[in-house]
Amino acid sequence: MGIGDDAVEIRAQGWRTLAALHGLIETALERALQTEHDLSVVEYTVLDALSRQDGWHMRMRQLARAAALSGSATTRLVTRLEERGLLTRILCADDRRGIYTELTPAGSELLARARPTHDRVLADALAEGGRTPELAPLVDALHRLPAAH
Amino acid sequence: MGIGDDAVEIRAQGWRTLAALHGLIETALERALQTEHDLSVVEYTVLDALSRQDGWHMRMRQLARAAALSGSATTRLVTRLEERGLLTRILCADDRRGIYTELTPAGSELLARARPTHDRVLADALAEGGRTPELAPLVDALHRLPAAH
DNA sequence: GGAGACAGAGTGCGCGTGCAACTACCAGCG
DNA sequence: CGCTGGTAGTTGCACGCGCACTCTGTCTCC
Repeated sequence: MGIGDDAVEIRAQGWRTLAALHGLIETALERALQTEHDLSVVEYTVLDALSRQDGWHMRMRQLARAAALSGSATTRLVTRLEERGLLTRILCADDRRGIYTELTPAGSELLARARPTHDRVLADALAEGGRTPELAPLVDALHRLPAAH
Repeated sequence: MGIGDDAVEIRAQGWRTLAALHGLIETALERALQTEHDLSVVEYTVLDALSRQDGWHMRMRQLARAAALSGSATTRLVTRLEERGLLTRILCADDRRGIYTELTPAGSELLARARPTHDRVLADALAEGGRTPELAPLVDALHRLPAAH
């Protein structure tokens, strides 16, 4: 085995670790958010992304990338949330192809209620990951990540 | 904002980064494996996990955890792969509830053909992640992960 | 100013997934 | 022995997703 093969194996191992930790966290969040606030993880992610824009709008396309979703999925996701009164579509005046989305007060409120659940479950899931030998190094690295303000 | 709130925000940020990188890699792998070998990422993961057992069997339950899948999804995934002749179900003698799965020669062969694609695309996706400012630190950390042999 | 290329958003469709309910099976205990 | 609690795997069902396609609107170039 040459040095190149080692690099390949390290990448594969890293990817498996990443996927495992991702699955662990996502499953935990999914269950908690679903039962306590009737929200899926992507739905929470979208609401959170919108709130992070702080009063500003977001186009569908940006939302799609923020949630790692396809265009079609984003359309339907926004439709669902709109029907629940959590956000509104706003037609863009200068580019009439574009559609902005904005959080409604009800949306902000639900997000505020869900955030503690999200943060608590995330902390728990990371702690559990930290207790799993093959996941612990990655969890550690995650905590040391430079916080981009 | 206290120090506790900072920790919460760092965790949330880390999770978003993790999810973003995961999505980037998974999408790239999905497309490449699908078009070149008619395999989904989970299917590849299962074949890879089985090959990694090197001649030994794996129970459905273990497979489910290895692929971060539910029990029902694992059943159907194994069924699909079995119908394609890539693996076989083996009834367990000592515990008649259990079912072992094993790679067929055709399965090993397909895996061997798909592995170069997988490794190449993974390397590319990581490289692209490394070029994205908010993802770069995590990609870096991934490379420095202790290789558990 | 009209034609073509392109981007943003929506729709039809097939498919894989999780949850809940179910069956088959093992282990312990009265 | 039968009974109970718990585990392994399978099936019915509803739902969200990606892909391919369409539609509308914008930009560019001649």
